[in-house]
Amino acid sequence: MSVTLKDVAALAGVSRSAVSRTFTEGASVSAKTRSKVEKAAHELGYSPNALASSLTTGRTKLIGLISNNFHNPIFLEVFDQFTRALQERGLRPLIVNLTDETEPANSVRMLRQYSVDAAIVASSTLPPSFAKAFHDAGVPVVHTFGRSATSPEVHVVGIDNVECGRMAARELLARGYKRVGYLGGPKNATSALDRYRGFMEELANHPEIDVTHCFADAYSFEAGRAEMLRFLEDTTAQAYFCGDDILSVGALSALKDHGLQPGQEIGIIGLNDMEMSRWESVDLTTIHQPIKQIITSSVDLIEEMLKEPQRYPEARIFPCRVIERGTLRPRP
Amino acid sequence: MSVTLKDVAALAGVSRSAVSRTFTEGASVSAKTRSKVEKAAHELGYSPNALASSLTTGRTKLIGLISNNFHNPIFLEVFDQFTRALQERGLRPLIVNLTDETEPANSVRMLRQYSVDAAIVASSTLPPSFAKAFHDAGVPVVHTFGRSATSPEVHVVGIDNVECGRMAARELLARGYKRVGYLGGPKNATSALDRYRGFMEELANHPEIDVTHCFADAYSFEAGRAEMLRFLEDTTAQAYFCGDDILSVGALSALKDHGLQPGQEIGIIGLNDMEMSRWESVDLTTIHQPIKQIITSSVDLIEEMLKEPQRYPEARIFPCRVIERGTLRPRP
DNA sequence: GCTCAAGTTGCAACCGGTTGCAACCACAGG
DNA sequence: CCTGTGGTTGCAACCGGTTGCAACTTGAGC
Repeated sequence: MSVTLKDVAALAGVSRSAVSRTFTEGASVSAKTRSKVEKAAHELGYSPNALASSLTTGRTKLIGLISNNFHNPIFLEVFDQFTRALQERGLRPLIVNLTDETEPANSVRMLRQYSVDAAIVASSTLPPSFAKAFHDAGVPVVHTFGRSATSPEVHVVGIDNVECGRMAARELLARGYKRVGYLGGPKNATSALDRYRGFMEELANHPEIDVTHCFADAYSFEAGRAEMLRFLEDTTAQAYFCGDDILSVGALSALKDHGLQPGQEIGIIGLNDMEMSRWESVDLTTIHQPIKQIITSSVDLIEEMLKEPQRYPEARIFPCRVIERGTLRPRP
Repeated sequence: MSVTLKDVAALAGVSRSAVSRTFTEGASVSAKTRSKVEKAAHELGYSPNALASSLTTGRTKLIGLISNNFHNPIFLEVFDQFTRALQERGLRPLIVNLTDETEPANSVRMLRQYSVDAAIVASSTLPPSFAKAFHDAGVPVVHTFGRSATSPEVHVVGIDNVECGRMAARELLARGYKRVGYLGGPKNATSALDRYRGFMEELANHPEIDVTHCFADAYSFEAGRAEMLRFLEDTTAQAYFCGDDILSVGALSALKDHGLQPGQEIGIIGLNDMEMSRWESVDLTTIHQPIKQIITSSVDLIEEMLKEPQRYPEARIFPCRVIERGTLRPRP
């Protein structure tokens, strides 16, 4: 059926080892043999079987990419960046969709069956135990968008969510809002909790400010909309920090229902700066999370771990900044 | 490092074959041996190496999932559905992001290196030659969202795009629009061409109707917006069929810029019925494409091809229907 | 022409499994 | 007690590669 080492060796009139060596970096082959082999390989349309070689080398170049977030548009950007960054380095993403899975053991077993070289947990709504399960099973792992404080044993790449909460609070204060609210993601997401903490900490210095908060069921449009509708029934905040752009977009939709003009009557600041936030019809003031840098750095880290498996764990934290658009009133 | 057959065999006091057989469906092992092996395997935390076994069985359960569409939110739904459908059947998606790739040969080679059991080309903007390249290389392939007419040798799952174009035209006619336009996807997408053809064919029966058209650069918000802005400069159509919801959303944004009220002053009908189209702030009248059925069927077909590789190619076409929302004026 | 080091090559064992085959076993039927 | 049968088991070869090792080739230096 498919062309193997043996076929090429036969055609080129050399041993199987010689063929193998011409296809492995830095092996000792003479120019003459190499060219004979390359000619034969080309003639037969041979390409080495990566899986078979993984048996002896222990390297598959397969990277498990684990996520559960398929309802937040930012994740289309995340998948795009991850798949491209991995491909550029000759690595292959093996996707695991954890939407209806809560047990780390299953994913770990599955990815070990396929001998992935490493795993990337790309979600802030998966508990630290997920990344830790891979680490404990001896699989190099990076938790992208994770929280470093509670995962000292694994590599974490992302942002300082507490600081982002503070940043949002400062931004609302600077614009003179007196009654503010936090509309966060699900309570099981470390990002939602940390952003909440930062927001509250900063406002604790300003006891004159009135604060409310809530946590949505998910990082999704519907959840953001539902919570904002609830707020609008009895709360009188003038501005909200929504813990994610997709929640913000849901919230904006709720405001529209109530005939409220974002920016003018009610302020909204999001977090992520997803593509959609730039759309004129959304025009969301938001905190930019440097997705591209985070992902490139995650993949760099993966590569380095492959070279040095016992690498001491680190957290790579990237700064965020406010992007001014139309959903907050201007600074005085 | 990791636990192998041999370790389990040694602990259980049986041969390696016995261990292998307890883990393969339908092999002949006595209840006694099986329980001994299972006990030992559990004790050591053994799980078989899928890649090693693929060497002899020729099955990896790896499925190449190839796409280039990472700027259309519908693809988040597509990836979600695909990854789940594959997982449910014990198959593993190996993603290939073709955003900056135009040469099929590379992807084919790559996926053959990983011995994928089959490939799914999930895009209407990739040329038929992509799917064909896999077919020619002996890799079972399904072109989801493909066009059956120009790909008789590969399996295609999707919708009848020509009929959708007609459907859109009929819908605009039924609502009494006299000047209409088609705002399609990129010209290299079979879907964009076929929808165009159907739209025009239907309108050819109504010479009194004034028709314009254009093709956007991509299936993206920006492209849809840009084309609609261009239309608004000199065209006076009353309603547009946008060949995709994301183009529609871009177009809606352009209308808003010009102070035009969709539904009232200018009609828009999309195609896909993505999640966002249901949002109150979008509220897009659109043609529903049954994504879930298409994907489930694609994966079913993949499974059947694995059983019967020489299966005669077929096209599975699912009917679409108009979803009435707020961007077309009501039927009289 | 001889020596020797460096570079090249093939053999054979191995990676972690699967599987055809023949030997073996227990047991039912005569 | 013998025979035949069907189920179970282990051996050994194989899947498509890699790699340590020893043997070989080559060519420079004297």
